[in-house]
Amino acid sequence: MPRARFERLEPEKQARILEAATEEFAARGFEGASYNQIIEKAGVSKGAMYYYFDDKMDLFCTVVKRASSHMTELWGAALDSEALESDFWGTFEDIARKQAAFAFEHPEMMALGKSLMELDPALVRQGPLGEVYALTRTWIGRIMARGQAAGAVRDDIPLELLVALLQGVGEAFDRWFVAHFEETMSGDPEALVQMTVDVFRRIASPAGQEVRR
Amino acid sequence: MPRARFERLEPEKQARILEAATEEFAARGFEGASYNQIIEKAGVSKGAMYYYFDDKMDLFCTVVKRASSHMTELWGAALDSEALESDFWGTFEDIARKQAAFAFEHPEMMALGKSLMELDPALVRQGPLGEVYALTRTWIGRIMARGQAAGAVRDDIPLELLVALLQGVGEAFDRWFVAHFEETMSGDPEALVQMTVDVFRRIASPAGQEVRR
Amino acid sequence: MPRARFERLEPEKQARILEAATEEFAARGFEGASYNQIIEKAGVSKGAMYYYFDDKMDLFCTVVKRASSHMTELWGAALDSEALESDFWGTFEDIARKQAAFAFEHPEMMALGKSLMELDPALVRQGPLGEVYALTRTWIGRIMARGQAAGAVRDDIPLELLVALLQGVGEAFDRWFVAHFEETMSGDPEALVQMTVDVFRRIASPAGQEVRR
Amino acid sequence: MPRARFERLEPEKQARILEAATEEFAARGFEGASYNQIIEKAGVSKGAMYYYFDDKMDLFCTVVKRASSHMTELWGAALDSEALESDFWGTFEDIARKQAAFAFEHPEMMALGKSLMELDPALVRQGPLGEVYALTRTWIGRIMARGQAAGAVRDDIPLELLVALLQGVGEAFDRWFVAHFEETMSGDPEALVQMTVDVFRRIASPAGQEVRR
DNA sequence: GATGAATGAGCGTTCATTCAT
DNA sequence: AATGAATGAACGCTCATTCAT
Repeated sequence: MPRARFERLEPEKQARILEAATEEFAARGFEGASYNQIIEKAGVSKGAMYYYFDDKMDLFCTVVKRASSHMTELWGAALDSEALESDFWGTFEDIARKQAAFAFEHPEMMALGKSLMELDPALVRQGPLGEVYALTRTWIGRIMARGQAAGAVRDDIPLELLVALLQGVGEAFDRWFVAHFEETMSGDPEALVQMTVDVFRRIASPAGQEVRR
Repeated sequence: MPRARFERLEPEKQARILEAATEEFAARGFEGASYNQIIEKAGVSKGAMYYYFDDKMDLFCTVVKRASSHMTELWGAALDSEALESDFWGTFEDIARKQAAFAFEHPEMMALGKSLMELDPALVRQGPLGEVYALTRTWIGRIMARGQAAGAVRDDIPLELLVALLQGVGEAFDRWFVAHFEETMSGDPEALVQMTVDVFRRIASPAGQEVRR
Repeated sequence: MPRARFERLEPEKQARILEAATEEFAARGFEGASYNQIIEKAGVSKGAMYYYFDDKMDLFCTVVKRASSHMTELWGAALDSEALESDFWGTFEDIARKQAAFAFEHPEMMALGKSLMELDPALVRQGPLGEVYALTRTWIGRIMARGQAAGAVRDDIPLELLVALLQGVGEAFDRWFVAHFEETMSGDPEALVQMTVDVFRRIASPAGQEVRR
Repeated sequence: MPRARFERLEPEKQARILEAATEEFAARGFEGASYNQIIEKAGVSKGAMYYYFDDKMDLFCTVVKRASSHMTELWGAALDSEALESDFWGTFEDIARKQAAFAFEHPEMMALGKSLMELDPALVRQGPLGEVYALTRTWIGRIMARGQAAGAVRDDIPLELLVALLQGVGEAFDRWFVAHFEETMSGDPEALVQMTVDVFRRIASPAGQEVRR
């Protein structure tokens, strides 16, 4: 809930602030990030910052929300497509490919997502971040729900748990890709996407159908 | 590398310090934890603490090492057993059952493991924590290696990546169990273990064999 | 490089801070001085101090710079005068007389200069203090260079060494004057000045001319 | 005034302690030196150290005293010689040559001497260091006194001041030599000695005789 | 609307010294 | 004669936040 004042700011200034904040939060997590340094990097006055945002957490929310809107666009299109029903995993692979490209271009966004996880989950879910958090979960959750409807995704475990598991491996992949950046980048990106989707599919396929690839 | 002096302390005092530290590190991570508060909670003087441990990181290492030694016992026995070859996934399930029981009894230990991940991986791997970190990875890695030898675990992706993925879902399960503690505890624990092992098996089974359960 | 904020402060507050710092640094040197005590003596909040200055060293620089600017005025005028050529040692004596008067009035300034010497010379020369340090050396160095041009100062040893030697005896004189303050003050100040200049002249005169006084 | 207990220690242990202390004090000065680190470097127990020495200052005194005894030997021989009367400055040059050789071999000793100067002079003079301090001054003072008797040293300024001035330039030379170590070492050491003695002579010669070299 | 001066609790760490054994 | 556990004040510095203007 950034104050309306912030929305009214010149877009360039908005961008400057949000970029500085994204960098810092991505690099050091929420607790580790220094509000002072964000302010300095953004070139804004301290008072102004507290005029635009309630506090550090409020800024964090705003930043995370903006970031998640990018995702929204990415995944949103898929949800409107009917291809999800006819060829769920094929469509999913397409999305994953785009997502992978996006992640390589915007590693800060991924880091931001990770910093979300470091916070007390209870607080995140019910606090001002809950909305964003739910959104993130929602997209992949909604896609998986569509998969369930199409019979391509298991329904023998809670959807929420399934989503959590997928996020877990997703992050593990991210970490591994980052750690093995050079081999990864010089390797075949397409192979990476397929490897990732394969693991997702293994986890999410209905019981008895894991082999059908 | 806690100083030898600490080992010589009265066990109760040792325990008091270690417990306070474990709580704090588990709750707030390494960076977030306040050494001052650990000291206060433990009821020790500041000087004494720096007499026992080099610094915050040294205390953290000690705490983590103690915690990991419990794991070592748990997993170590399995590695000595030959059952891993004859019935890999069955044996793995037994271990997982014990591990789950342990995790329910000592949730701080799990949180501690998570706090390890928050640190700069490069630093962790080569610093004083490297030993512990390697151990953790090693146990599950060594078990999976045995599984590969037995033909029960895939070898088409790097072992290190496989381990990372399993840790990822493992943590996701942990989080989910914690968040749904009440439903979980009152539910059938055995079902949970089976669910977990199933996902592990889905991920780690050789290609073309995912169905064989 | 004190932050601009400090310059904007009410002069009285500026003075209070600078005085407290000067006293402390003069009395205990850079390392020995307690920033906390300076803060307390100045009656400022800790945060404020770190708002005005980057750190302890930054405050030290500021204090030293202010002090050196007094010197600059003193010696600067002499460098503009042509009397240095026509009557080098006579002019030098005039300057020394003014300098002596100043030193008696502001003994802290002398102590401050001494504290500069206690720091790692390499660090001082290239760090933020370099400018000030160079200035100090420069003034007496430039005067001596003029003396060389006028044939009143030896050029058979490096100018830098000559300056160092003069500073060495200068400080020895300072120390002695301070230690024998009472005898000194009640004695004939003029005699002191002449004694000092005589020693400077003995050291700096060209070989074979030491006697010409 | 190190306790008698220290004297009774095995010589090796005495040496180990004194060496560790000399290094630390020489490197960081009295205030800057860490008693803890000296103790650790010496491999002695903390209690033992406080059993041998009253406190940090007591150890410092002991170290300085030992160091000064080396000087004593150096200069003592000269005082017994009658050559001081017949050829004062020639004899002085011989001593200076030996002193220079010693300084190059034992730079810590020089550093130790410098650390003495950093202390509050009043405290040094009347405190337990007074004796040592006086000794140092005394040797060069006594030599100069002999020079006065022989008519080779001026008596128109207080002997104490003369000694202070000579120490001042001596230290300036030291500093300069250290800073220009490479040029200095590869240069002609004999020339350095003569340069130094020349400056001493310029300062100390009786008025009207400075030229006689 | 917006500024930036000011706060003070808190951080991890080092220190010389004491004292029961 | 010797140990080493224990102390707690002090260190330089960062922090998110407030508020008079």
